[in-house]
Amino acid sequence: MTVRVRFAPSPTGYLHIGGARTCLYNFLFAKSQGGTLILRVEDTDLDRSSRQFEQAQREDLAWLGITFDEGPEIGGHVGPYRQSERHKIYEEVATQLIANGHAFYCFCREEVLERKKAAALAQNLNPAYDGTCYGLTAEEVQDRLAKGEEGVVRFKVPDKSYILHDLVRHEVVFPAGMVGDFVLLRSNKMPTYNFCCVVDDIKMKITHVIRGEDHLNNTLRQLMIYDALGATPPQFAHASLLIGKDRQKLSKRHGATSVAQYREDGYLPEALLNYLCLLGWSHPAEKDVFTMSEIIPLFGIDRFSKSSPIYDLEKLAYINNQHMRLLSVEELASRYSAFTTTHSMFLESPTDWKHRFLNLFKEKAQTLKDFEMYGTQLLSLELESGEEVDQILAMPTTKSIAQFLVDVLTPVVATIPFVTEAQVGAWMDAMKNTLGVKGKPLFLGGRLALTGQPHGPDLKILSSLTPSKILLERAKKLLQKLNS
RNA sequence: GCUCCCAUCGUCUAGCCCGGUCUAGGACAUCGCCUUUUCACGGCGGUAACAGGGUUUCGAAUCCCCUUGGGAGUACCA
Repeated sequence: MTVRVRFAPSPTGYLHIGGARTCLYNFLFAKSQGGTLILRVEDTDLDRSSRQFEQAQREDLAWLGITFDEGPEIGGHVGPYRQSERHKIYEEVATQLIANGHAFYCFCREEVLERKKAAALAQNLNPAYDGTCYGLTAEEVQDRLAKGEEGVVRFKVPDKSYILHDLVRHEVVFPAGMVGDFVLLRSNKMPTYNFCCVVDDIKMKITHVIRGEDHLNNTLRQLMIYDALGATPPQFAHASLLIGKDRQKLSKRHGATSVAQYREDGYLPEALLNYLCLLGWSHPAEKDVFTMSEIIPLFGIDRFSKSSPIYDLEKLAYINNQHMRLLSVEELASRYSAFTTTHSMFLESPTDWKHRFLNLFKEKAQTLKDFEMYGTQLLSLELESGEEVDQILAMPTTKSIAQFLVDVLTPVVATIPFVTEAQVGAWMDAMKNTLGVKGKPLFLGGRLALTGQPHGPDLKILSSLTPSKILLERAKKLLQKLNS
């Protein structure tokens, strides 16, 4: 039997980091088994769902590099893949369930139900539907419906216990009496989650359901429906849930939770995937930087962890940096070009400059956005302040270094937009010889004069990437400061 | 309240199923040293955990029970 799994998001918001992780696990499982991955849009909540969100989520998924074999816009032989377009199917199944006594029409008013529930809770009893509408005949139902009365279809919960054989949790026993008769079809004829989920998983021939632990309890209801329908349930795997630093459900309070935000912040999709994958699954060789294609043959549900990881992205920056280094400089240049809109110097520079710039900073940059910061620094005329700068300022040789650099740069800026590494090297040598400066005072003074900063990457390369005009300005500025 | 799930360094985790090889391993973060005429990268090293109690056993991080703590569900949301 070929594996068929699905990712079933609700288009009620942007793609959430938790959803992306669930989707990734389904993707990896499908790929590792040579199976099929289906995208199913769960848009039965008409008020909260929108096509805009559906579209946005699909774009985020595409950015991540997760591809589907079947879905809306892709097609497939068990469609349609939007639940709102499948309501006929659900109605048919509901009718069938009513016919064989597994479901019934209910006309109880919401406020009456609320009151009964509150009363049960007050007595520490489990609130369950009390069976008021059990006795309604088919004629009575037709009659009330014809008169325009609003009714729902409820599932008649059997009084027995169920056992779930979960791939992650192993044997989970749900005792009888855990839930009351729940709604299958709302008064607007739209199905509820547990109902359409089961119907679709059967009709779409899903073999494995990999989802968050928040659905563990729902599985009981779903098991009951499979039972009533005489269908064999798929294999279930309930992965741990991502939680925030305060151990609460992940929300906006914990920082960026949408995939789109990470894209904007300059994270690489492969790094995000890598990090997300590690939150709840472990590499058999304990490797922690890897690509998805590399782990597909190793992926398995048996390495899922049961406990909920705290989503705290300490490690994401590290992984992102590692993935940026893994990229060829050509590839990095193309990614960064697509990313930045503000770093015009980069976009307008020749390829050679781009590559040298990226190579110089990629060891340190944690996100693509960091390159923008380095780009800004490259053109900054500001002289940094601080203790270390003061120390360099206090060196008696710094002034002559600044003077030397001003003298040597002034005649060339008009004709040479960028100096070479060799030129900078030659000037340093010249200063050593003519000024008699050497060692730390020379290098520190030179760095401050040329970059305005006490620290930074290789001075010669850095200088060769900086417009010579800027270099001169900085040297002049330092000289002025020392003269005043 | 009731039901279900979970519990190893600050964080992600390995080990747990098939008790001894665990004075509990790795990674991130952190600290120190080396390297680098700066910073970073890199290398080396350090600090740091089996929630508590009890059972079984010659022996428990590993099996069982209880307690505690956390999470989820208890909707005409998904």
